[in-house]
Amino acid sequence: MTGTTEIPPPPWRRMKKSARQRRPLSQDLIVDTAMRVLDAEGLDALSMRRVALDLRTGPASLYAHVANKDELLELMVDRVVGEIEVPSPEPGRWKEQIVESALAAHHVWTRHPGIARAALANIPVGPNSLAYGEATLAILRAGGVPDQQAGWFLDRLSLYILADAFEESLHRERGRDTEEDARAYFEQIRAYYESLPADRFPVITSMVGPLLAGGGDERMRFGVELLVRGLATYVE
Amino acid sequence: MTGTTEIPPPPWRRMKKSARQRRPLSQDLIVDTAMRVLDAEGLDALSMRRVALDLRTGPASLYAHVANKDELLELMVDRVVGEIEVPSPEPGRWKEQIVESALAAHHVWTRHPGIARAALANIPVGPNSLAYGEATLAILRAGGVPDQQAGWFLDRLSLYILADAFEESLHRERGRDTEEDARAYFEQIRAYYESLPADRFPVITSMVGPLLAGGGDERMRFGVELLVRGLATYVE
DNA sequence: TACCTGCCACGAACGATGTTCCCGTGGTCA
DNA sequence: TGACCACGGGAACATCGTTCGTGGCAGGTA
Repeated sequence: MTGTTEIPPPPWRRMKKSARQRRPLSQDLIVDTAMRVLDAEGLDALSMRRVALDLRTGPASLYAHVANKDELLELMVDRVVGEIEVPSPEPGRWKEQIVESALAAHHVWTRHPGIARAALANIPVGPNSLAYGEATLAILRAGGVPDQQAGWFLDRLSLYILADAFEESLHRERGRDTEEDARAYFEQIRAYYESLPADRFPVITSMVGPLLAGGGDERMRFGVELLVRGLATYVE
Repeated sequence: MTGTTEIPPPPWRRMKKSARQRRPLSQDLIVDTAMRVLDAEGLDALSMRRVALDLRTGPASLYAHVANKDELLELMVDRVVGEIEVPSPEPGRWKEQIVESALAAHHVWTRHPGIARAALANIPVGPNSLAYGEATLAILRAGGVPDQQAGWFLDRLSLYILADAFEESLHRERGRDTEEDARAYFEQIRAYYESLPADRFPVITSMVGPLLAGGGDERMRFGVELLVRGLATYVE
């Protein structure tokens, strides 16, 4: 009203402690918070209680906005897929495009430790998933890949990307994520392989170097290369 | 002693009830029992209490024989790997051999619903895992695959097999394992894809058939074919 | 202005899990 | 016979996902 100014309530009028300094709950806020917990602590640390803690509420509050933990994970998965970008088709270099976009997608999944596990066995129906599928299939079609092979390839590529991202998160959980820890771990494996009886394991003992060479990224890329090269054999 | 015969104890001499009709605990017995629970009810139903129930004991008893649940799972994984057979090398048909043995391995993993998840991120060090690796590498080497590619291929193939087996167990958990349930589910997906706006999803809406064709086994095999054909491009 | 309704928030509680603690029992050995 | 050790297993702890029940608040209506 004219001439009046809004003034804060008197300091003795207590607010519910958890109402202080926080927004009302919503599905988006819950998913946002869950993504932060995931990124900071990994999927195993993600619990309804842990998310509620950051929101300064009780775990039961979340159930007014998400049906259950599985639904929360699905919403998180679609958030992640939304971060994946796929380029427009360049027919002459469809193979390179698939390799590049697969590696980029993998990078997005591994930015959120463990969430790839929640993405397995999901047939793409979320808006972001559909957009990703559409863009990838467009590249394949532009490259001359027969529809049947293109359709199955998309499925197999997604499976591979998610599996590798999930496996990387398992390594991280087991304390093998820093270069130093990974090296120490692999040194143990190398010593073990070299100590195997050569008569029982002649091939393994003679290729310890190749077996342990390279890091996760190189192996990831190699697998994508195999899939793409294999697919190319179906293109006339 | 001569002349005496073994007679059962008098019926009023009570036995501890859970001692009746059961063997003393051991790691092997615990793993055996856990495998039975896994096969009957799946990995999600497998708990220390559930195993103890079948052994007619308390959950705490298991910890005298296994360090924790993770160790139990590792022991189970090695049991499963022990069921996988890999043939001796036939150099002229190394590709067919790899495809066949991959499919056979996959079949073994899917016989034990969900255990593939526990096998992910494990570098092969168990006796059965090593035997499997040795046999597969022997085939690859006999086929002329360069060592570096052979070493990485083994890793990528195992990842793919486990991921698909794990995904199949997720489908089963979600009630999509019978042919009827799977068909109903896929009909929903088909209707959904066909209802998408064709201007936003021109490629998807024009290849619904290929996208949804075939079952899990065909897709699994297609993926192995891609990997093997891709690998063949590295062989001179 | 008072009352009613609906919805959100959230503490308490339930049922389940993995694991540890602690005690009892039986076997072995000196 | 007593001491020691190992196994078995109940009880309990800490944590989890989820439901139940209650309170508070906002909005609508008479």
